[in-house]
Amino acid sequence: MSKELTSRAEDYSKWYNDIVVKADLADHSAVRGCMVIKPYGYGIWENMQKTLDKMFKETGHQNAYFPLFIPKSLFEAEEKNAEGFAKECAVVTHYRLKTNPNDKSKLIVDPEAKLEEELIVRPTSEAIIWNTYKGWIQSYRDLPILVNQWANVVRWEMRTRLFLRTAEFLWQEGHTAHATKEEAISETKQMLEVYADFVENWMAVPVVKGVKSANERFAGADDTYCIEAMMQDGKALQAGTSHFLGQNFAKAFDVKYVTKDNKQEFVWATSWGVSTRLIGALIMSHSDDNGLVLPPKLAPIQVVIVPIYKGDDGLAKVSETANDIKKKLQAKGISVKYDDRDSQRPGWKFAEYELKGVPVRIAIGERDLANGTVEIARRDTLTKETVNIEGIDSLIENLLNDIQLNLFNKAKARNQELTTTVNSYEEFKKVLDEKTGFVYAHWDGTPETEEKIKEETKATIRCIPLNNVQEAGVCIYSGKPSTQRVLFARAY
RNA sequence: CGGGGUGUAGCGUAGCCCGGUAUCGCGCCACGUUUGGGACGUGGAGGCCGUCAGUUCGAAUCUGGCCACCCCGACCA
Repeated sequence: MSKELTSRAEDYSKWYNDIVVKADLADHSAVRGCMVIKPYGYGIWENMQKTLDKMFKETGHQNAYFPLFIPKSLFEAEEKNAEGFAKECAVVTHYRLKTNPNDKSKLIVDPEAKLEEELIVRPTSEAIIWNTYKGWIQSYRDLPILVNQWANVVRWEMRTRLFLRTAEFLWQEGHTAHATKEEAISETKQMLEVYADFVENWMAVPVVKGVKSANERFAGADDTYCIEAMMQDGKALQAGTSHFLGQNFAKAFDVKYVTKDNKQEFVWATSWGVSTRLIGALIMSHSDDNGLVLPPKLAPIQVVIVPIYKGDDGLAKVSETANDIKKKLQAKGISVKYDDRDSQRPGWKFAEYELKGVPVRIAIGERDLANGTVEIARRDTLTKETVNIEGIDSLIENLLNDIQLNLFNKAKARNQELTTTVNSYEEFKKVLDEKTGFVYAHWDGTPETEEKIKEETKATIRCIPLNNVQEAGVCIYSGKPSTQRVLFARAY
């Protein structure tokens, strides 16, 4: 069969790639490093967007849209931010093509059409947004500004992987402006909680919430909060970040407001984002050697109904019951597909929807019609049972909740299994090589030590967990005193 | 960008060493029989062999450049 997947044991990376392509989520495009997100994959993204957008609005945010292009002079205003992103920027230098005089069938860049100032294709939008905010903010009465945008950004990555790292990706970026430091920090933390809530309760992926070390901090931020997820192979994946930007952008773009007692103050900022990378996290958290496994809350199709019949009359009879069940489920807000195509046989459909990760499959045959039953199969456990049609809507509703919970619990158990506390550098290296996963270890807090450990082991500090236990210890690398353990892992 | 690998029909491949216009399976189209875990039969369509150049009477095959993808590094959400 051409649709057979590479197994995880055989080649984990290939398995991941196979799933993306064979489950019809996305494909490589004609453009280096850029992917085509296909309808089924985009359906997952739409569900993510819908949920996150609602959460953002419930926490007081509004959507807006800013330009794709950022004039170079604006881009370079915040020095650290500019420096951090400079080496992966796409740059627009001309605004016109013309026919090649030597070959009429070809176009060349018109040298006459050089831009006065280069335009940077946004790798992130702080610069253009803070330049805009300058005009929006005069008084404390204009604050806070709580804005989000859904957009695409471009980061010219050396090496790309479908969903996990593409040169162009879709994301949302929230950019807020506040009168006080406390309020901005509280916003930063609030959005981290929103992300954690979404990733754990919708994606069914457990996360560790924490703060990045200085080395791993967003360019231009005073603090970067993050959620770190663990993939099946024990590697970490940064699933979302929320930055406290201090007054860095306000100072770079001269954004001040007048306080109640008529003083000029710089504005405090945050930014936060998650991207289509989350789809990669979803795949690598739950899927198996049979294909994708989707959490019911984000599955484009939650239930598929497959008819089993002989002849047109048989199909008509089965369809009546199938459509009836479909209506009942839809009334409960469940998304249902009734696949009555005659061009594929039932066995083919079973395999296909398994590969695509549809959480629940209902099979109805003429045998069932006689008994008043259907066969229900769940994707997460690959188990089947025959149940009465009576009350099927509630049963499926509960089953979807069960699957959602089961996926989370399985991932949670794996996380715990693959989380180790170590006390020596030897042990640290051994765990990383032999067991993989998250490793908690004492660290002296210096960037130098972090850098050395990274060089020698490829493991980075994923975060300093929030509400971390404070305990005296010694750094596994330098032997210097340490007050807490931090989370290390090899990461995507 | 450095190291390694791969590129032949929609997909997976044989052929390449030893140059003579491409093999097989799946998929696709038509018709018929089928339909409770990826059906079967018969007939059919589809490939300037990644791309550009060179060697040659002749290149999938030999030589070189380029491009894309995969793996390992550096970078990163």
